[in-house]
Amino acid sequence: MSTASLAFSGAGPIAAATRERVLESARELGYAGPNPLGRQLRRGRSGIVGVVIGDALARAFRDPVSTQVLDGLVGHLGPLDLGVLLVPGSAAPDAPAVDPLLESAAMDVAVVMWGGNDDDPVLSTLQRRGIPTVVVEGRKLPGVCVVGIDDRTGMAATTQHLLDLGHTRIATVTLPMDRDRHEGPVDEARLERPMWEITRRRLDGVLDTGVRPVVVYETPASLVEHGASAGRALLGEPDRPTAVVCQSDLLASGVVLAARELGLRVPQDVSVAGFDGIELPWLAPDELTTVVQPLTDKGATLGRIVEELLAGEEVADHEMPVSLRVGTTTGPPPA
Amino acid sequence: MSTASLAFSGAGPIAAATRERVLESARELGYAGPNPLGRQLRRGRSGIVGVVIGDALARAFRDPVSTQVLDGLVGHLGPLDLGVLLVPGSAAPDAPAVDPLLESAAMDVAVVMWGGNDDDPVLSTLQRRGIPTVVVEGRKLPGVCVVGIDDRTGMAATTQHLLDLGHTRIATVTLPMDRDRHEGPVDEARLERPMWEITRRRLDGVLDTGVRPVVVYETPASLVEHGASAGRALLGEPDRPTAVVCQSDLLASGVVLAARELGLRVPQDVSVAGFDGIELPWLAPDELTTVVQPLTDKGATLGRIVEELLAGEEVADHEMPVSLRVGTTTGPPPA
DNA sequence: ATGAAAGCGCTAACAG
DNA sequence: CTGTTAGCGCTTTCAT
Repeated sequence: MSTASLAFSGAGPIAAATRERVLESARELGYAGPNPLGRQLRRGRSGIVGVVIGDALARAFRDPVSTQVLDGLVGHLGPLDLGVLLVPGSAAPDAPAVDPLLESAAMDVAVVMWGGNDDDPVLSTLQRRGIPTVVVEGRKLPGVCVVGIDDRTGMAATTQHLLDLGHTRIATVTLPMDRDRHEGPVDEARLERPMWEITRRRLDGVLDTGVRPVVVYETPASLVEHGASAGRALLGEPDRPTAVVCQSDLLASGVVLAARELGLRVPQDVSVAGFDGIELPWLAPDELTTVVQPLTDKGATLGRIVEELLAGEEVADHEMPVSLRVGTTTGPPPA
Repeated sequence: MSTASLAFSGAGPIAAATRERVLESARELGYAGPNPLGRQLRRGRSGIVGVVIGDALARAFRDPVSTQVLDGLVGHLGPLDLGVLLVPGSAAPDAPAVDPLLESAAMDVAVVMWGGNDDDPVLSTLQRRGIPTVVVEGRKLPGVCVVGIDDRTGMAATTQHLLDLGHTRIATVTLPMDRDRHEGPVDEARLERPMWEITRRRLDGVLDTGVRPVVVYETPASLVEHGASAGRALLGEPDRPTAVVCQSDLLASGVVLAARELGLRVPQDVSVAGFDGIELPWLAPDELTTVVQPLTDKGATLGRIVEELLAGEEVADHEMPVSLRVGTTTGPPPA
């Protein structure tokens, strides 16, 4: 029995002839190799990394920012023979607090994307189950490792770039602030209340430069069409802003499209900047001014951290660098 | 011991008081509920559905066609407490035949997307392991269930629509034909050789109408930028086609962008049609003429089939209907 | 180099 | 209604 095991795993001392004989009879008996379930129980390891997508899957999948990170992660995990299990995060506001999979599925480590807000039930569930967790782009909480980027500095750099060009009427289009996912201009009171970490940080980046946006426009998701709505709302008025800073590239590209639709030239009539540095082939020949973040690297870094957590090592938080990339969508304000 | 199990599962006869007592002591002992590994071995079920993405994950993720189906599937599987494990399909031409995960990961059922070509090592591996399999958009092979759409009729409908408008110089832009992923015009000889099922069927749909395309242009992947390259190549010449039928919406939207770039009006100077029926906010205000396929439904249907396979039932193949949706990108040829 | 045996944690069957 | 027990399939000692 142990011999058979060795024959398949290849590890351990075994005569080549015996090995061949075992594999031969296995083939005859229609035995397809060791049952992973038995192996997992014995080893106490499932070989599975749960990836909690902190948004409706459909939305997350439509966003290259998520999928590129996921791709980098899967690429790093594959060779380690670790699989990625997709776990939906909290979806609708009235849905049960956490997906049943999160309660019951086998996973050695969890990666929580877009998560880690204050009282996140996802994190408390994982903590209760004793599953080591790494959070992407979330708030720093005790007991979990966080991988993020320097949102705030990046956003400040873009805003400063616009200030340097001479803009004074600057609007900003934000990611969702909480699970209510309101759409439209936001008032002062709302800005004081808690909001999702990533949205807060990128907003703070703008404020850090001293700019007070003429409008802060919240969107329900990082999607082109929501950017387009925001653009129509912001740029349809005669006292429109001369520059729009967006918290994501998808939103920014929507704003550019809305501007074109309204007959405004970018950047002569209005400047638009984004955040993320994804490819936007449909804006061609324009290239969006944006803050580039290392998305695939982020996935690989996550992979490395997962590896360390699995080895039982202590892991450090990571803040990855970003850089301003000036494209063709920003320029001096109209005279 | 069994009592504890019952307390957690909730199934079976147990006094509410006992139950409470068990849960209470569990909390004190820091026991976080049954270990899924033990449960899985005992039940002989992992609760995991392997989804093999028959393309580099990065590419598949950038394609709404894959992600919408995946989303529909995850949505259906979630309530059944089944998780989706991402398994990369064969990636680079020189990579090992199949991903190690496919060999060794626990999964009760496999869903193979874009797979099922003649000698697919993915399918033979699954068959050897005895894992029930459903294939999406692949060739009908013995022992596996296939879910697909009526590509051929759909493509014929689009082509006929162009013929009815009076077009005679029609080009077609195709999906990849094999894993070589060539880019450029294809010669007659190539068309005779075997090619990926989906590409073949959509090509046959065009030919069914009697049209002989002036150019058949192969792309390496269904992405906007490849459509744009194709568009530049096809429309840059003075004897350009008056209509371009594309095998996907992403490709078609690239062609539209290329046309605009070249100063051609769509549809006055050139008509463009796609396939899939995804949202293309960046083409606004244009709406692509396309063949709509029920993507989310396809995911749900897959979910239902997975359920049936799990129950050990015989399952039938499914061919889902498609419908032509005429948008603003097709019109009569220029005089 | 090979074979025997224990036990990972669970649940279903059965005895009390 | 509650407690005991066997065994899912594997791998890893430990003898041989």
